Amino acid sequence: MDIPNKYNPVQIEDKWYANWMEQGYFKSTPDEREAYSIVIPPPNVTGVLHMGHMLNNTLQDVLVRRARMQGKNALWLPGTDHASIATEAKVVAKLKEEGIDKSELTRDEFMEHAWEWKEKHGGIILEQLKKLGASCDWDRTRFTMDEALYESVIDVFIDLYNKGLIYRGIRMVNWDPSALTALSDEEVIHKEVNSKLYYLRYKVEGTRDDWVTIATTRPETILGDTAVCVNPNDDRFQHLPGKRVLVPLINRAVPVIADDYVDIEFGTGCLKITPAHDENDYQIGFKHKLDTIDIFNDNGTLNEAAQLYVGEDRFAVRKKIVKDLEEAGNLVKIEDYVNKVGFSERTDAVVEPKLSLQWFMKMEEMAKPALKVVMDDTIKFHPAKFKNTYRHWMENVRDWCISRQLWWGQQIPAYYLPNKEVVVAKSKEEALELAKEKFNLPDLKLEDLRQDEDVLDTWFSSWLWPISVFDGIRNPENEDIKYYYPTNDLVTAPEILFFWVARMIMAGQEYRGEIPFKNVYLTGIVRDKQGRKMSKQLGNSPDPIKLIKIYGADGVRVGMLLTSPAGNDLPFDESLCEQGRNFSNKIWNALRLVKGWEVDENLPQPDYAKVSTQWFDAKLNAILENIEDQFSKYRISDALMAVYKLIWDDFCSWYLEMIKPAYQQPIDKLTYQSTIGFFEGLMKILHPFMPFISEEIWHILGGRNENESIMISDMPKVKSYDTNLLKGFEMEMQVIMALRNIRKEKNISFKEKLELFVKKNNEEKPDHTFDNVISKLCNLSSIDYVDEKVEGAVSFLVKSTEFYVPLVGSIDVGAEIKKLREELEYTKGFLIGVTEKLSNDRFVNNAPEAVVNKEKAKQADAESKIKVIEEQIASLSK
RNA sequence: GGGCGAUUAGCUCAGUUGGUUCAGAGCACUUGGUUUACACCCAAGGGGUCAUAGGUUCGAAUCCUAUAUCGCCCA
Repeated sequence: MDIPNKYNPVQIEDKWYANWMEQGYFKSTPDEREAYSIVIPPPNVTGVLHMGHMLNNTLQDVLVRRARMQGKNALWLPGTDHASIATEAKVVAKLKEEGIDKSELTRDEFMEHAWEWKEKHGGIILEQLKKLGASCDWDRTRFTMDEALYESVIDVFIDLYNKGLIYRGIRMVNWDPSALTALSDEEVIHKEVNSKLYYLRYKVEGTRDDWVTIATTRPETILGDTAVCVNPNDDRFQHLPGKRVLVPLINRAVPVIADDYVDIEFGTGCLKITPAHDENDYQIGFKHKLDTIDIFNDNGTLNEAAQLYVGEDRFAVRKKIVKDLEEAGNLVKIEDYVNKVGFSERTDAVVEPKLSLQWFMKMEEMAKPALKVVMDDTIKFHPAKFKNTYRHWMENVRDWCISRQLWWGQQIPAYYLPNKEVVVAKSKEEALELAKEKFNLPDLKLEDLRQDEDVLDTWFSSWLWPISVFDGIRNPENEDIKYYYPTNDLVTAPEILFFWVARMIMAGQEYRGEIPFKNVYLTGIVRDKQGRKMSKQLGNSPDPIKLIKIYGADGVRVGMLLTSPAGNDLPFDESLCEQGRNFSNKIWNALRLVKGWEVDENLPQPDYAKVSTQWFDAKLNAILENIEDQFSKYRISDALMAVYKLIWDDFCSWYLEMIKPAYQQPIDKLTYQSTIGFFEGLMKILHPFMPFISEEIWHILGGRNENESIMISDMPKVKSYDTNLLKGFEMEMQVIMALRNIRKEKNISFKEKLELFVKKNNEEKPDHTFDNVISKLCNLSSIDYVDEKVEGAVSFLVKSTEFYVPLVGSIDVGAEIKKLREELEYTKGFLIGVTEKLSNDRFVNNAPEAVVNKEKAKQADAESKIKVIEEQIASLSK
């Protein structure tokens, strides 16, 4: 056989992926079989493959390939989302390079550029997934801005608005004064910075020299103050609430209010309240019905409402105002202070909390049924611990801000009328008709309507994903949605449990009256060795494509899966992929061995081979049963580990050694066929984890042609198996290992044959089942069952059976006795423990009978073993 | 500050309803090895007071209570 002794994955992987695509194995259309579907968590269209995707998508591929081999009609539907903020940022940056400013473009012109960018650069990630072996139905690739999905989003917005679930409201957003857009919380990076705490005093109105001192890190915002607040339990300030104080420099009188939000210990115990520029202040202002004065322009300069420093930048003003306050006698002191400040992820500008009019969606009513289906396990979370987090969030759910001040996305279908009223409709024409009717404005014209400039949050597309990819919003009765929905499994990260998973459940219940998936597998975060999250900024993420080149996709898949139980972070180390590659090579070499055998059709099957095949058949089924159990619990890495050990330890290290013919000797046909059968079965079991090498080997083993594929073959099912055979061999393994140890200790070459004598005790009968196997593996010349101890031999015990190996050289009687004494000591100690337990009445009376019986058996075993050891010592000491 | 979760071998993790498949796996480590499938390998071996302190129980890694440390979410 001309099989190289190192497995080389690159060519083989490309070959098979192309073949699978050509044969259309990934495709799925509804038929009479049971459906199994997964929708991909759509990666950001600007994204490139990182280790997190590798983990996530490997898991999905394992699940979908397994389902396919189980005879289900399996669909893994791929796609990307439009990622409005990230994509718009990329397009703006690209335009800037070309000397075009976004503000010079109309919306339509900008969108043209954006689409062009998307067609050219978007979705690289999907191509990369192919290298990983992802068995997605690429013909069904979806994008959240595709016509069908776009329209679904708009339809849903209109529907929810008409149901009264969408409204406009004021809310504090993270404003990026440099990019002139609101940011989501995820796009704000909080950093510790060295700043100053300014102590400022406000004069109490109507007094000559009564002052109230507050502490602030942002003195420029005093111009927007509308109150000062103290804690009602603060003895120092009992006289203040109800009075008014004067904001320095502008002398605006504002009330002093009391609220236990104020931390008595912090600063001076007096807090200035600036509702327009701080989230907490806004809450307090809302509660106490305070005025709201917004002093900033969108670009971070001060506006007329500030009265002073109008048109100047907020940071310039901070310097100036401190000086002016000092001159006016309002500055008490300045302290150094470290606090956390939010920065824009993209522009690094200091984020400004800003009140703005946004669109919101009511969450409370929708959250209730969505919580229920998770708590009662209609939807199962793996691991289940995330149910707690989920519940906490759903019970404290806040309304969802769905508008974004961007162009790339679905433009909100809301139209404003000259009378400041708003109508929501699918088109401007429909909006006009609606407005005419609703507000009795027969003369209203199209030009009078102005559509909302903003687009919808990308999550407002993603939450419909499991439905909209099948066009189930627009055509709720179509064949695809009826067949594939609800999907089976969702594989995603816990960070987006709320942003995405919870909302998909809500959407499913609202628009299908049904959950969107049955199981949610939550992966961990891939970290580097130092435990840091892998990120582009840190540059600590290896390039997955490079890894695939080095270790093979199969190797990387194994590396990703081996140490990543659900919900646990994965500290990634390249050595994990190396382990995966080594495993590939191990399997490859097993193939070389088996294919290297010459088969002699006339040779009868030797006894050792017969029992070996019986044993492995039992083992294979026992492990297969275990693997199915692991899968049923979504313990994918445990399932893989079981396969890994089945192949490496049981098949390669034990079975192949057991049946291997002597050097340059042929093998009998029966054993060969069984072995090929086992090997093929193993490749099928392995296939979901390592699709490429399993396909290649399966083809070589069976001499199959390119029109066949393991990926559409049947997954082996568990058959009944002989547990006694497995138990028996467990014992024999100990005998084999003991014999290997003797060779090692006594420096006896493997080529030298040994004799073995076995003395059964306690009237046990000899079991010859594995005699021939032991003889072969340990190179024994004979195995004899005897009734008497054997003189001049090394001995060992397995349970209470004695084994003797006569040696030509002299036996070190002293060392033998020492070894036996140690074992005797240990066994006696063990016996004492068991006996004490059994003489404790409370144990005997309270413990279940089975437990007591076990202890009794232990006692009997130990006693007989002690007897055997004592006899051996006695006979050696003669 | 509020909530949730964790802490088991050098590392990453299993350990179900408390009871010999209860202290386990893989990797790493140590020792030995050209046993012609594989050194990307083979064989053997060492290694843990189950975070700490109490408690419940005949019996605790497992249940309870504190403490410590870490992580995540929310403010």
